[in-house]
Amino acid sequence: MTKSEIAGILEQIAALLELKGENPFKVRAYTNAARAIETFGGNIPDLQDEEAVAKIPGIGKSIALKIKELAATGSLKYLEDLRAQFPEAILELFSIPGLGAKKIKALYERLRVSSIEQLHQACEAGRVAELPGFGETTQAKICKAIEERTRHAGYFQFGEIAHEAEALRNDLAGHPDTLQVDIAGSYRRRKEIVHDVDLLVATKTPETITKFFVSHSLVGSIIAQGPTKSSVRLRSGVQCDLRVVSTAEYPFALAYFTGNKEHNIGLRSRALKRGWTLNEYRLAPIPVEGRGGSPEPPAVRRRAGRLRSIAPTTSPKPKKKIRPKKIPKVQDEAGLYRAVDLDFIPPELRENWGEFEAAEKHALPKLIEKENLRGTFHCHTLASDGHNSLEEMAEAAQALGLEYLGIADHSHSQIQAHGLDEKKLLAQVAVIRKLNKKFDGFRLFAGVECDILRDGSLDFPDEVLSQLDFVVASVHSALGLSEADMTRRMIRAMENPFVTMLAHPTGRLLLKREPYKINFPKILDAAARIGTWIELNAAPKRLDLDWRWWPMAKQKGVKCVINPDAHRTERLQDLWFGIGIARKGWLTKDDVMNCFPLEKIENALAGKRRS
DNA sequence: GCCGTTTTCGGCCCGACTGTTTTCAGTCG
Repeated sequence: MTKSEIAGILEQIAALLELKGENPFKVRAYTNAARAIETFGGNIPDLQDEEAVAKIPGIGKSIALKIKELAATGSLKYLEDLRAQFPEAILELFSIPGLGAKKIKALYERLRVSSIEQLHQACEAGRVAELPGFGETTQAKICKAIEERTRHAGYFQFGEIAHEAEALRNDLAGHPDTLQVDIAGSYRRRKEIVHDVDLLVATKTPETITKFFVSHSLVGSIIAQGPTKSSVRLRSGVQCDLRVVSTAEYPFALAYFTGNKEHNIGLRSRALKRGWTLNEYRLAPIPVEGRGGSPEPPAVRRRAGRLRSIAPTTSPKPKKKIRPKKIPKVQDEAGLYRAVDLDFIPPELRENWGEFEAAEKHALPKLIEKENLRGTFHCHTLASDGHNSLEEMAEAAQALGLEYLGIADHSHSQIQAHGLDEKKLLAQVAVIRKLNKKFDGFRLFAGVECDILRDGSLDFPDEVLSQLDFVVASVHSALGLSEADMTRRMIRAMENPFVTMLAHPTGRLLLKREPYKINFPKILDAAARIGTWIELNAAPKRLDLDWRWWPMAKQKGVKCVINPDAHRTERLQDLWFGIGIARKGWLTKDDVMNCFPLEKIENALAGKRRS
């Protein structure tokens, strides 16, 4: 059972507990545990070792025992008992915006609604509006949300929405009343999948900016509009939120709307330890309780009352006061991190994935930048399923400032992609050698994207592969092998001395196809032993290898190569997406082979074959 | 259910917006 499967089960438990009306903090504990296990960077060698699992922050003894049961038996009695209390499909109702546990519970208990289909029927019959706490507007919104849901799932590949997001940013930046603007949220963190676009603007005239935003030509409908926050659905289906703040508030808001939830909690708790509270507007001293004779919050009063009734002679133990440190002036995000004694944490790393510990010890890596890339590999041409010629691809690469480009058309098994046979491949090599004589300070490398066959052998014999400058090996067929067979297959391919790099190593297609079943740590061990480079495929539908694996790859000494897998000249620009993911994976320019300048990469390619 | 510079009990991030109700609960991020 994988970490993400376990996380999914913990989330189900949280949702069911919420439906039951359990203690909200217990619900949160399961949600937190799900996040904790999913994002835990380290190896969990044995999920049945409950003591080791309970050491993961956010997972305690009780949940560790449940994980142990899951790992050992594949099922969990606690979950089965919970599930038995509700109909099977009820959890899908959580995917309707505007519906949370309370409303779902009411729908189920009052109307016996337990699926999206039933909910749609109830809305159309007008029964939802009659429930207490619901109304005509809510009913219409639910109905609309269900219809929208069938059009798009609400999640988008980063590359799908980048163009619109940047267009909105640029248009807001061009408004005379805009003082500062950024795209925050998961977009700024360069998550491979985004749910919405979060825009942040600093201005003195919030109303003007909000009006300008909600009436933008890309906007399809307005979801919410208030003085500082508005939400719209773009015509493409993406939800887009705008927050408007003052210049003084901007750095706090930018940090707040960029970090993921756990990162933000981490930042706030660091502020609390210094005697301050942190929100999206400012750092402020923790308010003093009972100031000016004002009463304590009701919850506190109730607890104090109970305590007194048990032990009338003793007053409640006073909280230990933190002497607040002087609050430094914060003018930008770096200033905010400095205030809580951290180095500046780049947006891509704000996932609560070890960045606090590193920033505290001044041990954050200097992340790779777009400008560090000197060339790239794995591009297609008209010879197989690309749309541009060798010359056009070379020209486009030079226009981007690259010093080299590796051509890797498909091998002959890829019939649907017009894979090259031996003769066509060697003819292409000859053309490339000839073209190279014309270039000054630029080189095309002759390669192939060679299919890894079912048994791990390659689609061309060694005598053909040996005539190339590099070989990209990849799996395109027999995707359903068992984990052991797929792992063995890929390692066998990597062991071929002419294979330079392993392309799109998990084969995932974002939002469409899961990764192959594969033991990735074993692949990384093999790559480190053999010296195979692992591709970070920058095509937005892949972004494979996933960023979550790169810290482990790096630790094992595996080298990365960022490739666009471009099938036309424009797609060379996808390298930009690859850089975002590499940064998210904590990689520096020293970890990425195609940051080598031309001469050094020539040596590296030759050296790989000699080894 | 988790956690501990508030340390084995008591707190757990917090503010914006909506809709329904008329002062606030629910949802979201």
